Amino acid sequence: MSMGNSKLYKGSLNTIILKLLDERGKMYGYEITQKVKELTKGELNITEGALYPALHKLEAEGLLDVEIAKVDNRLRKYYKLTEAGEKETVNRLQELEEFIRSMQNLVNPNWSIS
Amino acid sequence: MSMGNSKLYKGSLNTIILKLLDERGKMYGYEITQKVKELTKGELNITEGALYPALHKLEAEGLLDVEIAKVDNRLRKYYKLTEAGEKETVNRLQELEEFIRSMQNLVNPNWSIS
DNA sequence: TTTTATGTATAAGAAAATTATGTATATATT
DNA sequence: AATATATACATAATTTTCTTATACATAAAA
Repeated sequence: MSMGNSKLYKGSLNTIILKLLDERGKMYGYEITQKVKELTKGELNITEGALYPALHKLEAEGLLDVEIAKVDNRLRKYYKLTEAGEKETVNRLQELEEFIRSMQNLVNPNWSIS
Repeated sequence: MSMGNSKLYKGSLNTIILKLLDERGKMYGYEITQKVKELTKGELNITEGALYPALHKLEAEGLLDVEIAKVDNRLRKYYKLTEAGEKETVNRLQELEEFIRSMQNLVNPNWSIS
């Protein structure tokens, strides 16, 4: 299965991360897992084994910047979008939205989006 | 990343196949690829390398039955849902719909579904 | 005092796709 | 007539992305 140019339906985690960072400025890993759980009412649980490698990869690709902080003696790594990251977020979000619409059309053509 | 009980967002191909067969009674592999392409306006292209193994697996799981036909001297394998397949389709579709709603909430909370 | 929550990280394995082939016939194009 | 494209199925090799398990460490709650 493929979507236009991308392995999107698989890599939606990356897009979710980018979208949240775009919305909220900066977040740390654990915060992202909790926010996603909250926004999806527990439906979607990001595992650490998926999250941290994804963050590291996005950073290596130059889409994220890191900033280390110490809060209550515990380590936090705040991530935020770079300029390249902001541009890429627009593209990936668009692709993800198209994917979602396609899935809707397949699964339930009666749904309408407004 | 996980969704409730399932590896769904990954396995959406299986659900798409089940849904189409549920709707249309019986279909053969190539027909499925073309139908999905049509329904998604070219957005979603199922590759043979993904499709045929998926069909074989669904058959092995007892969710599909096969019927071989020869049309214009060319082979066709028509697949249709078994009884177990029909039951399973209901569950998987429900899970996929929930997944789509969650993704919508994440990506675009302003969308409403009716 | 032990469990739960917070916080990051990585290695091993599984799942599901892509890409690249292979076989074969029918139809359309040059 | 020759070649390319569409139809039709299939599988092996590889890649991507996830889950599961483990590891370390501090704070708060039971």
